[in-house]
Amino acid sequence: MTHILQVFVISEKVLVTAALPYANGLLHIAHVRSTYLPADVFSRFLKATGRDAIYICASDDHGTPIEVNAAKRGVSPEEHVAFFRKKQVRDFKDLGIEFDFFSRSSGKVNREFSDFFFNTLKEKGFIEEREVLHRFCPKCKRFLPDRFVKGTCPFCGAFDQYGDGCEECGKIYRPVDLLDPKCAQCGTVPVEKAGKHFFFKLSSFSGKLKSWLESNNALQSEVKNYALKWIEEGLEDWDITRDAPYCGFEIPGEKDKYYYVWFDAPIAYFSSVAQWAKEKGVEFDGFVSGDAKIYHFIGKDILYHHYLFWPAMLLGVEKFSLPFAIPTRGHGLLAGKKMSKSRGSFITVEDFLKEFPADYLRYYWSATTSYSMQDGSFFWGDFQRRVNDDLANTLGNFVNRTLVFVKNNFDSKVPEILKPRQLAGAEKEFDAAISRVAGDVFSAMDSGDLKKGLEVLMDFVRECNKYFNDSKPWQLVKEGKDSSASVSVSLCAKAVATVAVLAFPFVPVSSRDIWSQLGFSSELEKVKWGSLKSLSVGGLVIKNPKPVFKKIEDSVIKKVSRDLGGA
RNA sequence: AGCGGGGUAGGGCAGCCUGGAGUGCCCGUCGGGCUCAUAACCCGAAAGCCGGUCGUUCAAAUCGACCCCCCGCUACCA
Repeated sequence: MTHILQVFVISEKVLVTAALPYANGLLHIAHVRSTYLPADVFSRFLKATGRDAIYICASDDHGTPIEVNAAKRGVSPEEHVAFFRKKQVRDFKDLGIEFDFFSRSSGKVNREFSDFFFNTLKEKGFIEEREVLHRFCPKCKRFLPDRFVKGTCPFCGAFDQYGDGCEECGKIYRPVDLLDPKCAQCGTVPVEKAGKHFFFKLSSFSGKLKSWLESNNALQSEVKNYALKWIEEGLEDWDITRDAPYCGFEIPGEKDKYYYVWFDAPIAYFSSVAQWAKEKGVEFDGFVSGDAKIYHFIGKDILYHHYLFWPAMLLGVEKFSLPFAIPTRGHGLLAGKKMSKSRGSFITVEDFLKEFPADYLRYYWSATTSYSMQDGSFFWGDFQRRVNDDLANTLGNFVNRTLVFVKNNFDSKVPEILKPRQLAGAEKEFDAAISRVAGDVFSAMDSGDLKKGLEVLMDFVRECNKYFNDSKPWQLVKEGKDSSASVSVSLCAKAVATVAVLAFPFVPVSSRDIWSQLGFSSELEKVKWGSLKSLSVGGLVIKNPKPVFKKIEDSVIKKVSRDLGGA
């Protein structure tokens, strides 16, 4: 059976989301690797294969760090969020990350959705009030969550540890357990103060979560095991309340009580869809309930929220579909080390794109990021190698040698292509390979293995180069066998068109370049993979061919790795 | 400490679930071919005790046990 046939009959609605970027800093290239790029590649793939897919995201505007950092900068949380959100939106655009809608978690619609979730869960008895003891700084007039209190580790006695865990012995504890506590901001000794908090009864969903995880085969098994382990150890109910001052939505009917940021953040996936649907004038329900296929792309750091908390909320509300898959990828490292500001190993998207085209980064991460929780490094040398060898020498050169050949020997006009039954030998084989490749790439990518899909595509391009070499059209032309040469060249041109279409999800800008150099005036993104078989290249007029990918010089790598880090 | 992931030619990886000659990919090295093309492309060769030990099996990179090393995670830090 050929998968490509299925492409015609797939008409399902698919919602693709990417983890909400926290509006508290600049995007760096590791963020791109685990979440935004794979989700973008996948949604482009879905659209190109006939699915009714949308790619939705939003800025995450809430939480303590935003409130605190805004105060540090002397601006309001709203201004702080707007500042970073704007930069992130620009970075996404420059990277070719094309959301159908990019909302904000602090928006009006998300507030309505959050209240709906809260009220529904409360009515159903899944949210209850409890008195809890927290440390309160009388000078700052605020409750001190985890990182806001410092003191001595109750286990090993290490000094100057944060409230959430000890960096010396690795033990985890609550802020109230910390000995000799002090406010991390002002050094004042905090007092213990009781307050009313709302708890989401996560523990009561253990059974349902377990069976959902176990029965859902689209979830990665490695991540599933991870989540199941947590259930086995016993889920704790989840404190979804934060006290003022807090940057978030105030809980209805309460004073100075806010939803914890992780309560309203995932809800923004759906509220954003609602906004998109309203703007487009289409139905909202189809993408979030019933048979909708929902994919949440995330980095491994937030898998608890997406494999446990969020599904439990959905199970409680009983209105929406549970995620179909939650593609979870590992983190991007810089030459084996965590990207972190303090260590100076932190490459922002902005800085990166000043030096290189977005497609270079898109290709590099796509080619090196497996569908797993495995971390992966960015190496400058490897990056250069991938760009120069894979993109320029293998892909770019195949395109270029084909187009230049048409220009020089066929008056820039692609010869008419023969029907498969008119072909024989190597030509017939190559034609079959061209017909086969879309299905092969499709199979890999449809299962979520984007890296494999790209590998299959690159293998095909190598096969193209081999065919070009073996069929020696330049020799045929010299011998006056123009018609034989035209058969080879027309097949290569068809291969180029096929590659442009299949590479589009990965390197959209470059693919468009190839497409237009080939002489197409149509829009590449409208071409469905299922229609590749009937794609006609004969008669196309080649525009002035020029290399699609420029190679990166050693000196540039040297300079950039020194300036941006990771040398 | 527990849990998760990893340890496969000089480097980077796939293969492992569903055992079948180390099967394979990219780069590097060495040799050859080609000259259409971005000094690109193609072919060939050298190079691995598949982290270690023990087991199961006719057969183990693949399954099981134990051990060693690396990385990560451990809920109110997105």
